[in-house]
Amino acid sequence: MGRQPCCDKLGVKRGPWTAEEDNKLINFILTNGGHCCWRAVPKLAGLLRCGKSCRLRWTNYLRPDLKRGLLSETEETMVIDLHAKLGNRWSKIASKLPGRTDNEIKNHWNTHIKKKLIKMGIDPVTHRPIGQKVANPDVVSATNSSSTVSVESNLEPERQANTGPPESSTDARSQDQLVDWLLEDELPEIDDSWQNFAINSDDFSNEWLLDYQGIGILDSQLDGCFLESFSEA
DNA sequence: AAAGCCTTCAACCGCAGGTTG
DNA sequence: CCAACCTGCGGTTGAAGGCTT
Repeated sequence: MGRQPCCDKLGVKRGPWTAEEDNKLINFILTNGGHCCWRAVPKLAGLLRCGKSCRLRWTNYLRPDLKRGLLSETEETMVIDLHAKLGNRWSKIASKLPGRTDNEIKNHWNTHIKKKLIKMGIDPVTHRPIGQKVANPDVVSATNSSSTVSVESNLEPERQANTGPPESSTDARSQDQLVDWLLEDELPEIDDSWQNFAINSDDFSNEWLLDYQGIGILDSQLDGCFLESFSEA
């Protein structure tokens, strides 16, 4: 593709992860109660990968607190609403959807939601009816949630009529304050059972979690390490 | 049946921002 | 204060599987 590899080119494996590599990474993180620094992980775990690749694999796929499968209708609606307010700040959006990663949401947005909105005659960038001009497109996402065509606009009339964002300003700090203000806002609960989710060996009913057993991870390890590492989150 | 096109999503990249010495 | 290092983020790519012709 013409791009330079991010890490030491020689001896670093790229591409899809094998079950064996997953196993090594999981085992390392389990036995160490988390990761120390990602750059050291591949070496210590015996992986021929760069730290970045390990971090990505862990956060986007192997983390035990991940929800798998397609986004529910409710989650989708939340994503649309949050996107109208935050724009492409996928990590911020993901932080409001427990068990979902920014990558997952970004992919879902690009492959499903975008098309859905276009079909509905809504511009996925401005969240306005397609063709409608925007005075200042740069600030649309973060500032005009009350005038965007929110798919769930009927869910939040009170919120929109609320006290309003902090003093508007163009500097970065104020933008961050705005984002914080938006994120502080109460959002509809998605799924009570998930909200109350706690890592516990009894909860390992999902197929992918069962796979851990298939690659040699013991329940006792899960109990000890995951509880310690993730319940505190 | 098979070739070509389309869709999906895991994984990669470069950059920005935060942390540390 | 500054440079080096590390992590997280968002955009992009490409392999694989599904679909259409």
